[in-house]
Amino acid sequence: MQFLKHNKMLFIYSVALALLFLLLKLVEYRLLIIDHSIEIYAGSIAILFTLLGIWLSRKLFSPKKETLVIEKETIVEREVFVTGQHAFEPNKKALKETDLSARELEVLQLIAGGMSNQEIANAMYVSVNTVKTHIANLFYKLEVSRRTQAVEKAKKLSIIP
Amino acid sequence: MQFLKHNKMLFIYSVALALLFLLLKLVEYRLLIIDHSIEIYAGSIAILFTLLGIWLSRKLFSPKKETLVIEKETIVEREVFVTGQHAFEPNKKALKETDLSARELEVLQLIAGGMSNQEIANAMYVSVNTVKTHIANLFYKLEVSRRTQAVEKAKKLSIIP
DNA sequence: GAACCGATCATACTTTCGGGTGATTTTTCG
DNA sequence: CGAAAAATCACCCGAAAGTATGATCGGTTC
Repeated sequence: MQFLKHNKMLFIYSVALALLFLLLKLVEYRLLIIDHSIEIYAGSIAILFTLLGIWLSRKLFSPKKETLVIEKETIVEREVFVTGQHAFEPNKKALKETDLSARELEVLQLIAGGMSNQEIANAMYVSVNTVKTHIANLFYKLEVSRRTQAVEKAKKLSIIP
Repeated sequence: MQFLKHNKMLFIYSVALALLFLLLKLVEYRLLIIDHSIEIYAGSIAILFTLLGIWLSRKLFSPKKETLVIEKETIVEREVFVTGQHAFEPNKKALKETDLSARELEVLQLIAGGMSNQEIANAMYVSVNTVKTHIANLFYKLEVSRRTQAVEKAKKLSIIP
């Protein structure tokens, strides 16, 4: 009985199928009297089961509406209105917790500015390799693996504007 | 002939159906020799057309699977001295000016969520190549060349939260 | 019914990122 | 001072991102 409990849907489908076959049986005997009506019979079955297939498919696969979870911070207020005008002050507590170094923070800000590694290197007068190292460390500290994620997280933590 | 041109898919389905019937005809003659095998015949048709129905259904209805984006709140401490939190409303004017399509906007949002092209492709049930195309178009429309820049610009234009 | 657009996918190629490892030089601080 | 932390750079490799081009298909529009 445990089976039925956990497979209610399957059970229903099976019963429905069985009923359909029964119905077909009846139709069959009725049609067998008339000779050469097998085509009609086959056609009926075909249409019926095509519809069944469609129904089944929709019933079974339609809830495939993948719920993709995206973490989104709702608190963040964008200072688009001129009235507020307060400058951004970083969340120092969060900043300290991330343990980012000054250089790493700098790189992070430039990443958020949409710059490439090469551009960041030029802007900071260091080599691309150095930039990469900073980025790798910064990723580790922010527990991310992509620059877009890093920017997202940093903004969420109010480390950057 | 015009009909065929504009209903190619329907035509293909019809032809496929016709072919199936033909095949069934062959099977029929083969099975009619053996008496009382009508049940097997009917069963075959049933299974075949159930599958056809499933296939049809998936072919016709599946592409419209929406990716439901759920907002998951994560509490972040922050000194907020702003009037109150207001829900994000996109700048429709800016959005219209950028001329982004629905799909492109979708991709843009997922990019902002820190997802990779592959992840976006999976979430949207399309190939990575398609995602790349969308991204390329979106970059052109936003006049950027990197995803971080795209996110930056989109946020600045209040196209995305 | 032609013309156009959006969505989809492909192939091929280049560039950029990111991971891993190791090394040297400053700076900082107990 | 001397150890620890930060900053600097290099090299390699594979994966991801981005560019360019072209094709099909379906729907809209005039």
